[in-house]
Amino acid sequence: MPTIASKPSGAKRGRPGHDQDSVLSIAVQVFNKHGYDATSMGTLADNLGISKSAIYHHVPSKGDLLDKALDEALIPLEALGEDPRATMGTAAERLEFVLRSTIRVLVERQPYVTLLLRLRGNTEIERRALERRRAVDRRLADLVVGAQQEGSLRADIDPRTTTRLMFGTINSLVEWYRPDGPSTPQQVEDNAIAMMLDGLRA
Amino acid sequence: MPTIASKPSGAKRGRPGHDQDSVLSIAVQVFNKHGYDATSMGTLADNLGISKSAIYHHVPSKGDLLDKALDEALIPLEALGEDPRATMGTAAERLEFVLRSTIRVLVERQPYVTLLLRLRGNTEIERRALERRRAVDRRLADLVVGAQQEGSLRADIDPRTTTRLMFGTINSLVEWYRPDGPSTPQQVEDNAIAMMLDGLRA
DNA sequence: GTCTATATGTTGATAGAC
DNA sequence: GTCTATCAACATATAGAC
Repeated sequence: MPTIASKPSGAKRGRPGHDQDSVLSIAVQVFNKHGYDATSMGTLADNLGISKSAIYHHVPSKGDLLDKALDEALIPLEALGEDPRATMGTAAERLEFVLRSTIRVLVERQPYVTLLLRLRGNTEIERRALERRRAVDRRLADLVVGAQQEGSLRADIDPRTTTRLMFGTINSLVEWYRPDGPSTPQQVEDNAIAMMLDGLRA
Repeated sequence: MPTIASKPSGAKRGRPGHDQDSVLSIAVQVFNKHGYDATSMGTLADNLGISKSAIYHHVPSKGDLLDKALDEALIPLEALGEDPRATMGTAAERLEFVLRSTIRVLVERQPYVTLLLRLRGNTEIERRALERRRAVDRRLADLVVGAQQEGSLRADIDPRTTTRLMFGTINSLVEWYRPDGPSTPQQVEDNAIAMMLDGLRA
């Protein structure tokens, strides 16, 4: 099995020479490749190029690694609610702003958000993260309802379904968007918004 | 932890009295709740109301259980390609037919398709299933390209992105649609198609 | 069709040397 | 910052009785 090659950010001399950030960033890649539960500290060690026990010099536990990774996704998502543009103007304007900035966070922090979106809530750490995610989701759901009541969004689809469809479309970005692919983040953002609001029909 | 209560289809007398189908159907629910890798034969046994070893009376291995479950999703998906309506008429007509019938399969066989869509390709069984899934996906991707060349779909979004956005929207249904919820399958199908083709804007 | 007991490997994590 | 050696817990799966 090929491992994830990547020089640690602060590489010095000897061999790997990892620090906490390089461990975290590689760990998240490996978690996403095989799934968090299917990734053992052994395979993670192989991908880091160090031994299992050396990981514990940088991080106290596998769960803590997950916890730190999820923060990398949740903190920027939670910050979107603080932006004044999310609370001013018509519901339609606020909604489009939040949709676009959510997409931008998903794309910029893709590996971390991927991990978040695949959680099943098996441990206390996962359940805490899922609760924070639900809080973020609720804000967006309220904006959709607002835009629909305001008359900016079609009313022949019920608000819950509208919200779910938008979430589904946006969240699926993490499953296929690659920063090194042919599309720029701006193009993906525009294309997703274009389909959701105006449709694909010519 | 609450277990998944469900009487086996052919319940007779004593206690559980499972057959292969009831084991499979409950197993898939548990797999989806905790993730396949995170589900041990022990937790599965608890949910079935029998002991670990009793499972092996019905099924030769955990991997075989997964294999049978994935067939339940893949066979109907593969069958869509055989339908004459998928190969006749304009590309736009064929595309809408395949989109709608794909949605219907996702909704009807939701637990099995959910399992399929979450695979990471960790074992040979998973990789074989993913290859079959990719073959199904390629057919739909070709239809999108056809419809775009034909002029039925807008040309300002590149075909790969168009395809991905549609897959993302459709596939996300398994994450939130519940047959016992407020929406009928027909409504979900119509709403998803409405957003993708005509957009949510009023 | 189910059970108890058990074989055999893998897991996350620790101890202590270099 | 890394290693080897080790551990208890838990994994999948089997043997054989009822």
